[in-house]
Amino acid sequence: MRYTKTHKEETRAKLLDSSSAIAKKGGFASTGVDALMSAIGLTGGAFYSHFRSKQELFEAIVEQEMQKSCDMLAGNPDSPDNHVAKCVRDYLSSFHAISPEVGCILPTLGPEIARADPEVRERVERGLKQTHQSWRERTGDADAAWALIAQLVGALVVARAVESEKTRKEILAASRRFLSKTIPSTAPTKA
Amino acid sequence: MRYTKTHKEETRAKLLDSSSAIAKKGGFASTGVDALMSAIGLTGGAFYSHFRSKQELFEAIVEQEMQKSCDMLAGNPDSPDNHVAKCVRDYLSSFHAISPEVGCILPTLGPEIARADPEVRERVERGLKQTHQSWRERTGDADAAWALIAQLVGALVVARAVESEKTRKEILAASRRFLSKTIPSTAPTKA
DNA sequence: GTCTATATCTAGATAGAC
DNA sequence: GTCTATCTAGATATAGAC
Repeated sequence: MRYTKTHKEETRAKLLDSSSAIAKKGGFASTGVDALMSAIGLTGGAFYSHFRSKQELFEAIVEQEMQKSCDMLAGNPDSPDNHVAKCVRDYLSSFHAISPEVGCILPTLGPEIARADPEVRERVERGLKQTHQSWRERTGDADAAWALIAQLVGALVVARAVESEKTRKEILAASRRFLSKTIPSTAPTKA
Repeated sequence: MRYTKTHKEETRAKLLDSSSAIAKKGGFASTGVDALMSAIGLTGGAFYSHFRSKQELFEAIVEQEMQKSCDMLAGNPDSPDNHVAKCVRDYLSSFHAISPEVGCILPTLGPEIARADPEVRERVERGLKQTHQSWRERTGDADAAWALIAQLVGALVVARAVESEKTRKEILAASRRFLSKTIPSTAPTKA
């Protein structure tokens, strides 16, 4: 064979990672297949050896991103007590705000997900429920757990929609302080 | 003249309103000029008698939407004490969640605004600061005012990204209860 | 599996008739 | 101001050579 056994899955993985980043930065609908492929050094025609359509790639991106983000946010039973606080600090950081390509999928592709097929939204719902369940236990408050998720996503959407760095930082900082005050388990610790 | 004096501005206003709704529902980049024009009974070519480019229409949409939403949310000195509470109730309603075409621009076009020109984001920043200033005075807490804005936008983005109506309502209700508890001036009143 | 070439369609924008 | 026709560019997707 002209290609090794693992070549296809390696290429697919590279395409998935690269496309996720590009879509989170510039939007999914507004980026063409040619651009996604040339980003990994291939031409447009080869795309269809990996995905039957661009839509199928979108589903794969959402699947992978939700998997990654929600596993990270939900943590596991061994995660320390300040797990939620660390998530909040990282999520509401200036770095996250100016680096959509390596960040959470919801603040950048949320609206495109809202317009997507039910299966896509079901995958998102599952991931959100996983995170909610974990944070509900860690914060001891089911309402606060949902509000915390909304706060993180909303603060990022708003922070990215303003022009000045000053205002952006102000929004993120205000959001962090508000959460520290209202949901004790989100407050920074020394560790 | 073949057209009345006010014809042009009436057409422009109709185009702006119609396009706002279509863009908030289906995204701006993913909707063509022809579709926007045929929605008001005209053909694509006539578009350029009103805007020099599609980009210019986007700027006009953001301008109009921020004007409208922020005036409504900020209120005025005559607005009642429960003004913020009413805003929260309406914003976090199921109706708003399932009706993006008549709702706030930020949860649906926020990411497209984040990728737009600085002038667009400056307009958004001005509107957000207007609302923040008003809510800062009404809630008595500058951090809470920013967090409230983020909470509203985020709850809508998240609620729209899930598939089941049950989860959507749960997210909105949790957000409302959390705000009532943590920012007293957002709590429902009898009036 | 990837390439080039191509088919088909739609996009944003312009030109000229009415 | 609006229409039809058209230009140019880009999109998704397919076909066949290597």
